[in-house]
Amino acid sequence: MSQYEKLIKGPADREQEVLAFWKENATFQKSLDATVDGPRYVFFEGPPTANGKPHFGHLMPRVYKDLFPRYKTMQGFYVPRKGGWDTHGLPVELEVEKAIGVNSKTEIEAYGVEKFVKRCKESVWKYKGEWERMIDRMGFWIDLENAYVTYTDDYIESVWWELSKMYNDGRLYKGHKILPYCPRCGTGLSSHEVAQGYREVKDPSISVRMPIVSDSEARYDAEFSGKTSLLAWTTTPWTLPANVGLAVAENAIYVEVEQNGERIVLAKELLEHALDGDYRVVREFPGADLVELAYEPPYRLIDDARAYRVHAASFVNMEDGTGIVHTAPAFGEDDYQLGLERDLPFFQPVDLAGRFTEAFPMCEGMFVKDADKKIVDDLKERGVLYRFALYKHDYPFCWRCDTPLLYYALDSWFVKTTAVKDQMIANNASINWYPPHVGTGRLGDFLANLKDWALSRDRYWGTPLNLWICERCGETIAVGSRDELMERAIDKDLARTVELHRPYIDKVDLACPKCGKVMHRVTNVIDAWFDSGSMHTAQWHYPFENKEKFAESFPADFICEAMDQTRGWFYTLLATSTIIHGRAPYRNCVVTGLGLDEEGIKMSKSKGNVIDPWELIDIYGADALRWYLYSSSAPWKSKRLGGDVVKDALYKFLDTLRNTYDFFALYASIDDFDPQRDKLIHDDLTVLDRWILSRLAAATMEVTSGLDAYDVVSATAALDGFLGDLSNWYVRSSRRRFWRGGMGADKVAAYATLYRVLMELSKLLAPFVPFVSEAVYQRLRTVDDPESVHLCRYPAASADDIDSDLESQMDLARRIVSLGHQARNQAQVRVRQPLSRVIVSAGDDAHLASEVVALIDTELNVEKVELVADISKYFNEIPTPNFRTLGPRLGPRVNRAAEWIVAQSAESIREALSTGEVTVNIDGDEITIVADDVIFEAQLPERFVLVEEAGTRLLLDTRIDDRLREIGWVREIAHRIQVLRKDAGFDVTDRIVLSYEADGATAEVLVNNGEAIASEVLATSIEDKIGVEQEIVQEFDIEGATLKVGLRRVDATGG
RNA sequence: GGGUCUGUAGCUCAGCUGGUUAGAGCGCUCGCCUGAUAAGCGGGAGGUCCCUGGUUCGAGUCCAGGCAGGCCCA
Repeated sequence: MSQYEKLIKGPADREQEVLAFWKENATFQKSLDATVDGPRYVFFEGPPTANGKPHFGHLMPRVYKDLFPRYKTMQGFYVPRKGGWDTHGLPVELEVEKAIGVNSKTEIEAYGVEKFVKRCKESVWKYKGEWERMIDRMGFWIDLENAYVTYTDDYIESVWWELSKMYNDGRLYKGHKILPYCPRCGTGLSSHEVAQGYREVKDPSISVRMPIVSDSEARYDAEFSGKTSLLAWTTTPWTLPANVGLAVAENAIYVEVEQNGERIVLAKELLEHALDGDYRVVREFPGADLVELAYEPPYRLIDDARAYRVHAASFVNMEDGTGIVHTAPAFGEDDYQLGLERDLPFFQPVDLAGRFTEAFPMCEGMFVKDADKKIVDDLKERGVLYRFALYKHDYPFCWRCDTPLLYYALDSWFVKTTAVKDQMIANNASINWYPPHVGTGRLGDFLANLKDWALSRDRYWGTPLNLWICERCGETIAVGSRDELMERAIDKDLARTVELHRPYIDKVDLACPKCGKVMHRVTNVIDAWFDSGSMHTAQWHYPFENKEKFAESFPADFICEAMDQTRGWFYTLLATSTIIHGRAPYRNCVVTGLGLDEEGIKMSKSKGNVIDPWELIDIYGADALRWYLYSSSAPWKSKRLGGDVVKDALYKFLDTLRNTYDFFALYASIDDFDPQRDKLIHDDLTVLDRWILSRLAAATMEVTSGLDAYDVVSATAALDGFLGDLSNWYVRSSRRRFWRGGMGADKVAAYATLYRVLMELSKLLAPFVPFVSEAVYQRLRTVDDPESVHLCRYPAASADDIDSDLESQMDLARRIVSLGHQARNQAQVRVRQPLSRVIVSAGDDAHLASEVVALIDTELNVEKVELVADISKYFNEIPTPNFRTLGPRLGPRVNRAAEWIVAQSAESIREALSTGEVTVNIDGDEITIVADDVIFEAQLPERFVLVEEAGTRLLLDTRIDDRLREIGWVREIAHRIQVLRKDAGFDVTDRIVLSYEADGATAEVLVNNGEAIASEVLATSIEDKIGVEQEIVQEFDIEGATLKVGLRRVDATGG
């Protein structure tokens, strides 16, 4: 009786059982072993950092990272999934700084770099256990035992190989640029790092008077009768002490205005924008006239003839400010360039920690951003400040420590990505992006405006930059392997064993091949993005090992990460691969969107609305969470996360699956169905069987074509629709077949069909919801089937397996049933009451096989379904004017039009309107009538109901004669007895003795239909008297007649 | 300011190359069924398809310009 075990209702418990099964049977490994000779499908793992807990942001790409490899594996592809861990970089150092309570590089040095680096190495595994637990529980299959780790010497060696290749090709160079710089971390950031940290802030926007002190050399001769000032503008007051010049647009018109007794010079275009209150324009002149004019800066901190003069510059725009731009070459790319061009003094009053030096005594030791207020107050006090405002703009902050970045002139090593710009653009075009606009838009724009990659970092925990420079002759060597290191090192033993990290590697000196002197390594480490961006090569320790593995595994067929990786991993992979291998490192890239909370607000730590994934997994299960993410919308759309949406996925989809399976399990166990004996025989199949098998084939095609196009939503929609058809129509309409006694051919056909459908469905679902599909499969499979659903071949189907004529017949049948129910509702005739006939018209091509008609009969409980070409002959239609449309258009003439309409026959007016409209001449008046102006009122015969939908019209005859009434009563009585059986707690298979006492009409029905009722309620005999030995007795009122019924079970042993 | 995506029912979303009366699920509501029962089914209400123009016989769909929101970037 319990051959087919029902599914465990709690999803969490059910999934634990499956996890244990996978573990015990090493199912993941078997899935790899089984496909090892198959074609490759290459997946690259974007490595997470385990020094933070896994959260929803990590889950969203990971569900797709699991889906496609599972799918491809089931299609026979070999899909090894090498895990990876990103381990270097600033975030790690910051964690350690926090842990040991230090806050600057000096403090780290004091603490000891070696100790510090050791702590970093430990720290990167802090949440490894959490990650593994999450990955395991979600059913993500990935090989973490052989994961690549970016800090290992092997990994570093591969990265060195790449870097030395770049250096030797002239693609690694030392530059001096203004870089976004984090004063707290003490290192410059590259553009994709800066991209991580933009935030909207309010900063001061000030304009400042810079009085003209002399007109020497400039064409402009200021009148010194009053005070005349240049009005300069800046949004960074703290850079004012470093001011060494002003910039104007040569060709723009500037004006001198008088206001409140003072004279102010600024761009004409910006007058209204920049000045408060009334003013009078004194004169106009071109910007060129101002060039070389000397002025008094807010802080005269240096003594240099080149300082404090006006210059022409192309970057001055007229969109904001005053047209006179404050220039400080130490802070800002434009300023720096102008400084170079005009030989301006380079004045840097700020140290590397972002604090003012003694060069600006007023704020010495103060962090520059904090000094803004003090400087503004000072300017105000001295009357230098013209206007102060706060304005909102996006400003970059350090992506990890959240310190505002400063633009700062720094030395740095760069990767010359601009040299391969065109190639990168071409390689990018070879990638299929999902969605496409990430490739063409977001990444495409970035590539179009490509800057060289600022690679070096003045930090400790990272891949050391493998450049050694001779202390005497400046010869530079990029060491490309440990062998080369040993060969060139002065201390070869040290070079053989040294860990390739700071501070150890810093002790390795080389002998200069040119002059024989000592070469020291530069002190930098590299941007950790270069590490993860090199995984295509370094994960294999290529080219030192695994040459075949690399060849087989490059490029990737598929990668998937969140949108924020566009200028992160997606870019760095592309950049390194283009330079090293000349081609794109991945073919298909699925991009996922943001995780929002239940209110649709972006999840972030600072807002405190981060949802703990475990809360949802523990309650609803991994399948529900996965299904929600797959089915709710395209991967790249942001997703609201919370209990309700996941619960929906569970109830809507997974519970339907469970119920459908449990239905099968209930009856298959009763009948001892054996799939190996009770095979599917095509000739025995009913129309329903053939229909659901056709639907299965169609769904299979939709799912595979969806997944092949990386269109997950279409695939889930197809599965959802199919499961609905299975449960709501196939199972429901087939129930009677399962209730019959014995195991006739039809019953076997029903079991065999449902069995096959459930088996195939479990396979179709396996990549999406691996747990429940495994649970269903395990309960269904025979000893001859693979031991796990994940070791099965993914179903395939072709158009030949689809019977589209049958499917459209069934569509029509379901529409008729739906309309029939609607008609019954209107007429208030319940389904248990049989009706004589229903008449349907549904277009010229509509046809229904008799078997399909029989389904409608049963479902609608009507005796005859008539499909007719023209339904209107069953009733009269009367054309009626639609005053709502006619009235406003015709006004008083409406009545004449109405008279005309009413006078027409339905046929003639239909005919006249068939072309769209008709113009009629009524008493000399031309009136146009359109279809909307006429409503056809059906004149239905008594007790007929007409309903229609989408071209299908249905007429239900609700007349009930004595014969129909009697059949209705039989069903009613049988129904009451069934309920009674249930109330009495009888088992569905129990046989009973039925006793009754009735009068009048009910008695007659029982006498005439005793056998029919008996067989329906499993009664072996009927007694027209209720004895004492009843297990349950009840009296009913059926349409005014009384019926008393008693039931008792036939003793199972006694027969 | 630039790029990009989104805007369709109370909510979450479908609507393919423009084509009858704009759909689904959930929710709401009314009802059915009672041998899937801590299940199943149906009916109904609910929409200026963000706005304004344009192209077209016909626009949710195409074009232009706005508006609002998200993300990315300056």
